[in-house]
Amino acid sequence: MAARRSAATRAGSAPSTSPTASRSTSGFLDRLVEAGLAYPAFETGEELGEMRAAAQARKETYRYRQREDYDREGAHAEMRRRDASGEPYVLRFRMPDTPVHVTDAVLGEIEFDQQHTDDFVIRKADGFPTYHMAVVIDDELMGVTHILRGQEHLNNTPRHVALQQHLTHEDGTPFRTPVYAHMPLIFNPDGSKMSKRDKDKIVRKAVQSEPEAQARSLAHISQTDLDAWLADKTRQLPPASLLRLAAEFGLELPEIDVEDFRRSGYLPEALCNYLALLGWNPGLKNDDGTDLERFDKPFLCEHFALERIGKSNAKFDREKLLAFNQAAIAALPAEDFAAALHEWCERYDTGLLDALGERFVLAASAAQPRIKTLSQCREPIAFALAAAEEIRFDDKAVAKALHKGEPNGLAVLAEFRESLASIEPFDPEQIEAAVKAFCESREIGMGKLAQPLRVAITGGNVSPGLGETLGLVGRDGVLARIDRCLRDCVPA
RNA sequence: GGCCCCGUCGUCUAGUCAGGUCUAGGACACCAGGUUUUCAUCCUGGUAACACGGGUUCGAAUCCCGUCGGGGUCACCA
Repeated sequence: MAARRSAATRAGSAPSTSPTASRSTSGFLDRLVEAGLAYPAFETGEELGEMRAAAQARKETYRYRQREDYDREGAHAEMRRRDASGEPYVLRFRMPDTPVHVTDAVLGEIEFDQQHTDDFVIRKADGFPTYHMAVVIDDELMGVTHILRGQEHLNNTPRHVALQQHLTHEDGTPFRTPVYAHMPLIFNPDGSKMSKRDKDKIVRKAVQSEPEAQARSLAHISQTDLDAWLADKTRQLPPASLLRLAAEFGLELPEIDVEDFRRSGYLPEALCNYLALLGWNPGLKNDDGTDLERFDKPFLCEHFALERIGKSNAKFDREKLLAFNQAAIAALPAEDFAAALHEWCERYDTGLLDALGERFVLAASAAQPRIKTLSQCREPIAFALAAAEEIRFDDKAVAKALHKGEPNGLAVLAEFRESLASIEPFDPEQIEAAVKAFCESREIGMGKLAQPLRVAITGGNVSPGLGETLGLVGRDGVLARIDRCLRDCVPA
């Protein structure tokens, strides 16, 4: 997600993420070499390292440049010799000696002095084109018209533009330069760049800090893979392995990938809305004068425009995302919410489905207004998932709801118990009605009955609506819990 | 360090291009009240920002310069 590269194509074909132009680049390369815009270079990695170190020692920034006395004839002869013998060498692009101008839809006009970008490699010793070469050719061949990517790529753009200005097709047609739009980066709350590697980073650190553990229970990962992953911080473990390792070490991983947010119970519309607002806004007001920031995908499609993308980096605010998600959950029609929750459970918590059985829809309606993410769905109905004997009565709640006041909570409970039998059917609506009727007939406030009931059913003084609370437990369950409460919660 | 980008409440931002209507608006979070059978929701109110210094101007959050701060990037990786 941190690397938001996407591309719009003229032909409507799929954007490329891993350029596959390797086989078809040779013609482009040849024309560049013939024109002297690319040239073979024979330094070894070691030699380059030394040159770099030497520049460093002189406190200069190292840049590879074609030598003043570059012997083209000799170099080409050497190139042909190596081609014949199979010895490796690289091809470099000669950066033009005029500044490169980049027009960015977000940042505006930017001038890059060619002095600061070197003659970069476009074909590696292994014969494959580098990323820079491959994307430019790939995008051109696919008819890409817009390139939206993270600002981290801004410094690559002069290379790409320079390449576009010098590359030609077989028939001599020049390359086009697509519209570039560099988007602000997304940061973690601590200010570090939000990265797909963040999760690996956390787990790697934990594994490294506990050497004994490395040999312990990591059987699901081969030693070779583990060592490689431990040694290379750009390497990522498969998601399943990572999740398992995190669990073994008791680590909480941040949500990074879309799948992470799905697992955590965020609704697609909420994530999409929040993300769209990070670095962009429609610039419109609601009727009450507040900024318009809650919107759906059709709205986004209609109003999104490159011009209103911000330039500065943004921190990813989970609190606000949570608020958006809570609102999105609350806004769903009950049936839709139940369906969404059911789907989530099928994927991540089938145990809850089994435990709830036919009570699922009722549980969903009880949870809907009280949760911020689908993954919190067990919390508000936890009492209904426990057996009557497992309910632990909270001392404070018991004292407040059952022992204090007049009439005494226990007495009200005992009395209400007798009217349970007549509630028919035993559903939220009838339960609520019965509770109301009971209170009116005794001329007591709703709280006088509601709170003792809550304590009896859940052990505490917080629960969903009474109808839902009692309904979830069922008539027999309610009777059992009231009896247990009446027996166990008498004042000392 | 070189180069590039950025700098409005704690966070995301409106306002900046076309200087006055900005004693700087909204959202999230936070605090205080209120509604409600608890919780959640909902309603009302509140705390809180133009990084700093010069300049231009009758007037600057808005234009210019400098400083400071943050970030990105400097590979035969993508």
